[in-house]
Amino acid sequence: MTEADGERPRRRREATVERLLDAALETFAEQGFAASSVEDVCGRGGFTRGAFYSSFRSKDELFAALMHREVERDLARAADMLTGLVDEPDPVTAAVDRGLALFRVGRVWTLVTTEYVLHAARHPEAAEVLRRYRRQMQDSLVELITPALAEAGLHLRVPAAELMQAVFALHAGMTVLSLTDPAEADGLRRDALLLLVRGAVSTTPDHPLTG
Amino acid sequence: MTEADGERPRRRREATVERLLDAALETFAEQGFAASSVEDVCGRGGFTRGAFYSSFRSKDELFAALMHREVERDLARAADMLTGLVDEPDPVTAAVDRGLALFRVGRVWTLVTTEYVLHAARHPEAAEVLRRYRRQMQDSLVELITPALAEAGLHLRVPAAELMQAVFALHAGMTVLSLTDPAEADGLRRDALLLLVRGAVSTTPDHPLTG
DNA sequence: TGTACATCAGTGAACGCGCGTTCACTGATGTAC
DNA sequence: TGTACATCAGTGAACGCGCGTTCACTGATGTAC
Repeated sequence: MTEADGERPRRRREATVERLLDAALETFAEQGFAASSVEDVCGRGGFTRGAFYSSFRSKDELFAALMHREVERDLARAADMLTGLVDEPDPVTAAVDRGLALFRVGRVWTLVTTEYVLHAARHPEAAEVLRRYRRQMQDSLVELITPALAEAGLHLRVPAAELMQAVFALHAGMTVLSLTDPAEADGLRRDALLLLVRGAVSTTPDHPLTG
Repeated sequence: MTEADGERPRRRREATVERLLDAALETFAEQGFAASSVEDVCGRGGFTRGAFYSSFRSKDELFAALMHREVERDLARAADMLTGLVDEPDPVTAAVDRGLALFRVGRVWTLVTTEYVLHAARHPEAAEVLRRYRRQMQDSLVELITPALAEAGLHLRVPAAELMQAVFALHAGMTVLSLTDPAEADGLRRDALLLLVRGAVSTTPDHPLTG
């Protein structure tokens, strides 16, 4: 046992995996998971199929690895967003806007997650990744809005966790909507979330929550 | 030109098409569109592949025909639901409950529509079916809630159409959620919709809207 | 009612293609002395 | 610094399979007289 203790330098491996995951993300978004061949992904990444099978056991495993990476990134972003809620004239609206910024709304990500939801509906082990993602995002949202409400002297008619489940669901619905009707989804996003939050606070303050 | 004017009796054709569509619905739900072979669908319906190709030009056309049939059925149900809103002690809650009953929440339908959304995201001509469905369902919801609000002496902060877009999106989100976390989705469905509607009405009446 | 013919729904074998996966290999990178 | 060897990342040909689609056909149903 020398210094690195069995951990021989993996050199390019990690970079290759990253490039393959990047390529998979774009390819799956463009063509869908089932319609994307392993060769499509490898070609986009600049590899042959052999390279792929020396890093992944199967196409399914690639999808799992991709989602794992993206979900971790998103959760890290969510954790960052919680720091330092400055005093705002309207802390609730400010919290909602920060919550909005938390959600990824790009078409690529929307397509790939939606596909993964369908995949997870048929592969129970995959569903766990999504449940973890949701739970943690919802927790972040709770931590975002709770102090904002306190500061504004408001309280909720329902547990904050339940409201944030609803917020998450509403956002998910608008995301799916955006795939076939982006104009309607864009016009709705902020106002709909504000309506929902407003419906949950027990005293309506005087400042307008909607534009 | 005899009496039927070129319209020779189509006899079993229609019945065959119906059976193939029934089989497609179940097969697509179980395995997904891409993973369902034409033979899987035909086998379930009790036909060979040749029968399929004498009624449909391609697998894509089958999907389109299936969605067309299902959407028409759903819209007809929605139209039926509008008749006779009896006087209720709480007309708003009653309207929300009728709206809830309007939505199909079964797993089979959820899987197939979600798949079709992804399909439509990549095949623009397919997206039109979904937009029409949404528009008409939303219109039905507007017609459902507008008299209920009037009767209760309430009015909305936002156009009813916008609120119903949000209701539809929220429902869609909970539907997608139900694929990987049915328990959470079931617990949320009614309460979340009521929160959203409550957030949109400008005067909060005395009777409780949530259980 | 009976016969001859036309139409139609559905059969099932065949085609060609592209896919996921495997594997024997090569050239580059790192290690030992 | 130089040589001999080991390890590793990535190559690319090959395999076998299942798919979507086509097509020549058959048997059942309907029509004409």
